[in-house]
Amino acid sequence: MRRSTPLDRLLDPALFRALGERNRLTLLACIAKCGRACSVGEVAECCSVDLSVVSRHLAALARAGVLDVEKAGRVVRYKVRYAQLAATLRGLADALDGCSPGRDEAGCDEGGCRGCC
Amino acid sequence: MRRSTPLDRLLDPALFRALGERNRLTLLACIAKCGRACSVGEVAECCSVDLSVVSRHLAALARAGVLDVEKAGRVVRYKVRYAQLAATLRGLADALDGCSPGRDEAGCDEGGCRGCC
DNA sequence: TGCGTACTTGCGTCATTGTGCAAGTATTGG
DNA sequence: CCAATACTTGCACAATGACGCAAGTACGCA
Repeated sequence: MRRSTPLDRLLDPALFRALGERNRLTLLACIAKCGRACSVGEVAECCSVDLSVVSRHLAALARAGVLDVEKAGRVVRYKVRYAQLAATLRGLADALDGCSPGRDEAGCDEGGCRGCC
Repeated sequence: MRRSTPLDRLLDPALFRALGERNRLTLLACIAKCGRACSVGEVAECCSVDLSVVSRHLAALARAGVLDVEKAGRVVRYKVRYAQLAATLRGLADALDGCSPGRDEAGCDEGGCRGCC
């Protein structure tokens, strides 16, 4: 049994699922471009869905580690975890390059994928 | 109306939705670690689902631009588009860093997100 | 030409998820 | 203390998607 590679560690379905919905991406882009923490009501103007839906989307993005939440009184503000997200994406890019052929490190046995997965 | 930023261009729901499923990620990791083009039957041994499911997953990943497909006789081989995928991920990381505060470029109006989204 | 291999596609099923509405909770201001 | 603001949560519903099975297609080989 082969130990888990950086690639396996970074390929998290939950993260991508969180990013795999148009309205969620719109909300994320909105907050990202604001460059500051945004309240739920504020960011809700980005997309034309019910406020409750926005609330759920933002909570989902926070659960996935994409956003940070901070509560101040009755206002809930979400902000992008720029550093973490960027690091994850770059780490993934690096892991992929590390697998790329040319700088061969020999993939799996030629006989099929029996060895490598 | 604000023109579309690199961030908007790179935040593609279709790509993330393709990556947002465990079996698809397993298949992707398998092919990536092999470092070569893998046939459908080969890579099907990675996860315990029907071959038809694997076929559909690989086709979906190809549609999302993650894999390249090449047919040789009756064998269909998929390989990872390392360069494109890594470039997309790094571009996204860069776009995020570009939005990050500190190196302020002034987000949107303080009044809310009316201006920026 | 017929058979086996290597997928792909159609179809039905079941689970998940995105959505709006309505009701609930928490906090602030008068 | 009451009302308004700012969310959150429960619920029902529709749409999507993952899955297995069975049938279909495409290709190579004897």
